[in-house]
Amino acid sequence: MADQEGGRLLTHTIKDVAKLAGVAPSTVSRVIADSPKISAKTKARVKAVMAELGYHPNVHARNLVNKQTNVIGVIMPSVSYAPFQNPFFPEVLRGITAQANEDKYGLYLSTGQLESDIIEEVKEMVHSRRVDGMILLYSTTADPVIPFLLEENFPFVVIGRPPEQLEGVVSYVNNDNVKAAKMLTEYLLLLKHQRIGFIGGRKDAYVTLDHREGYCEALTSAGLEINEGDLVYHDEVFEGGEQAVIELMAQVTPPTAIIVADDLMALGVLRMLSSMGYQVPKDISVVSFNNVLMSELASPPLTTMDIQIYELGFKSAELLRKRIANPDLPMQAVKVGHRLVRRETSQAIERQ
Amino acid sequence: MADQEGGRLLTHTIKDVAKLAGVAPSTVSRVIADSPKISAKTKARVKAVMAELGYHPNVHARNLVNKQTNVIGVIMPSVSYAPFQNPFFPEVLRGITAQANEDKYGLYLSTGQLESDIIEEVKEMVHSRRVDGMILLYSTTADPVIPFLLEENFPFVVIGRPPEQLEGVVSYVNNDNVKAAKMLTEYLLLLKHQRIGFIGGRKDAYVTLDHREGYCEALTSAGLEINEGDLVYHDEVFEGGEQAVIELMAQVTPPTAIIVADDLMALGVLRMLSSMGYQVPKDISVVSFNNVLMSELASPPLTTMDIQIYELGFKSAELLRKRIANPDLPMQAVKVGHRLVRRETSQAIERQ
DNA sequence: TTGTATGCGTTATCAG
DNA sequence: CTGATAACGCATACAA
Repeated sequence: MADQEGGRLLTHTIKDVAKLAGVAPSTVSRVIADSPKISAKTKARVKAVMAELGYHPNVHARNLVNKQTNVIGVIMPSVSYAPFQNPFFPEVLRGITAQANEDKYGLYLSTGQLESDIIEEVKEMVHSRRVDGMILLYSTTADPVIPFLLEENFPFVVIGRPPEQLEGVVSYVNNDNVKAAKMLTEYLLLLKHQRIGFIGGRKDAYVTLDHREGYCEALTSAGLEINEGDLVYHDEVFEGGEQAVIELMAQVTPPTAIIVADDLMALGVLRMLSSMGYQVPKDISVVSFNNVLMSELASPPLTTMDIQIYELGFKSAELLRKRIANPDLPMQAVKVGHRLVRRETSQAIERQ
Repeated sequence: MADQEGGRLLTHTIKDVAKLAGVAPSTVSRVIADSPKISAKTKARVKAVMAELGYHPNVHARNLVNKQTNVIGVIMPSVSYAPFQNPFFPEVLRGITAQANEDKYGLYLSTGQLESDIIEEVKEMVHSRRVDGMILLYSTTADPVIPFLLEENFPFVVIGRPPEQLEGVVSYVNNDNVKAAKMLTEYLLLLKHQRIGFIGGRKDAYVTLDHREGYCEALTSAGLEINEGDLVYHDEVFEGGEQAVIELMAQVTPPTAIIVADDLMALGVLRMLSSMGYQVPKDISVVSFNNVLMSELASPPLTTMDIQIYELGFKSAELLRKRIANPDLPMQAVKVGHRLVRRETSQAIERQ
């Protein structure tokens, strides 16, 4: 009955409890599962012993026989996305955490630094049955993860959207990024801006493609033509914004407004513009996406498109839970709304 | 040999591999462990079969017999700390992730929202042997988690510092927050500031207590007396900064400089000051701690104390790994350096 | 160098 | 209502 060895506490097993309570191990197991076929009396006795021993079931033994873990995997994008610099990720994690906690689900975080690490990690998670399902925190065009998970018929949800050819097969939670970008563009158009710059993120991210599409739609509908020089793309979150400004403003007639993929990037834009002597919003308007806390704290505070990041996380966990419970459920797509948060970086054009 | 059932892929076991390779299961197991007593020939053959089948060992079976998981638990502070709003946490997670990835360790994230949830979650993690060790991302005075882990003799590392009475028993990674705060105060003193406000975070957090101590030390050494009205504390990250300014500046003779617990809070301070018509740094200097990315993007960019958050995370994971490998190791404390990053929110006092 | 047998802590099936 | 007992998938001591 030694329960310490080398100072290391040995956990009790179901057998210890059984012995002490004078019942069979299977009975203890039933008590844990709160089986209705156990008399209240034995239940009470066993529970008392469990408490006395500080007994907790070993998760690995349990997972082994149950073939499920009650853990969901969260796949972060590779570091090249700067996932830990951009407040998007903490916020989406917050939503996932909240829902997971409600469902008594645990969270297993991917640690892969490179793109190549990530697919390997995902494979390991799936094959070794480490998690019951996953949430992908990104969506890009050439990503190998989605096809793999599909082939394995493993429950997963992507935040963002899957490639067109997989539309209707992959469950996801997303904003209508096309519409959001269109709205943002139209807003600037209504402020009489005619030349609008567009700073996108990674070219292989679907958000970027969708933003671009919305931007173009709005311009076309307004009878304006798209000036290729007005569209630039940058990977790096903050520095990218700074670089982009140079490219945009170096044109013979520079834009009077800029749409930026991300709030953080917009801060870079603001800073570079200010260093060039431009005043925002007097000389040039700047609007962006995401509405993270920081956008309110910027100076001037950013006009930005709120995309309900927390909801994105919360709903994805919710959707995943459903799919784990019923893996043969048809694909589902959840839309999360957006809304323009007007602050102080946008204004109507003044000069004629 | 059906490997699909209800559309759900069944993972292969060590036996499948054994059969297909024409060896015993134990041999396969040895190949996985890369045992030296297996001939290169069989090793190759078995490995080929593993690859062909896409075999990965079932982690639960393995954890069950090995009594270890290769997973470390990361305990976030309760939401009242706004862990997901403050860039400190993503950054420390980045460090942990990098080191964990190197060591082939997985990360299990706590999801508890309330303080009371958290201790329960920790107990479950320990008793059910879900993780091999943990990292606590916070340290407060009345926290029940540390005593519990100590009693269980469970490997853990805290980022921050343990209570005094547990000093020498608990391993931790921390900055010298007293010194850092003292240095920051002395810097302002050298800039001829005589009245320095202090905005601390949660009163039960050791960082706050240490900051306060350093602040007082510096003032006392300079022969100045401590004006209780100059010290205020706030929990909420951003709004707290705004509130604090009111309290500080409402004094008959307000301070000419302010030390703020956190960059994010400092943004709130800047904003409130600006709305009151104060110019930073001309009218009042503002300095803070952490040097998160955002502090550079603020306007004006913040003078702040860099505390190497990434290192804090990285080293804690490193230390934990050691302690897991050798649980009887005497307690260790790792210090991480700090350095003042001078930007544009601090300047010498002008008027006499 | 490889195979056989047993146990890790649970759950579930079958008797009783 | 409760008790044996056989899996779950792997690792290891012991044989060969």
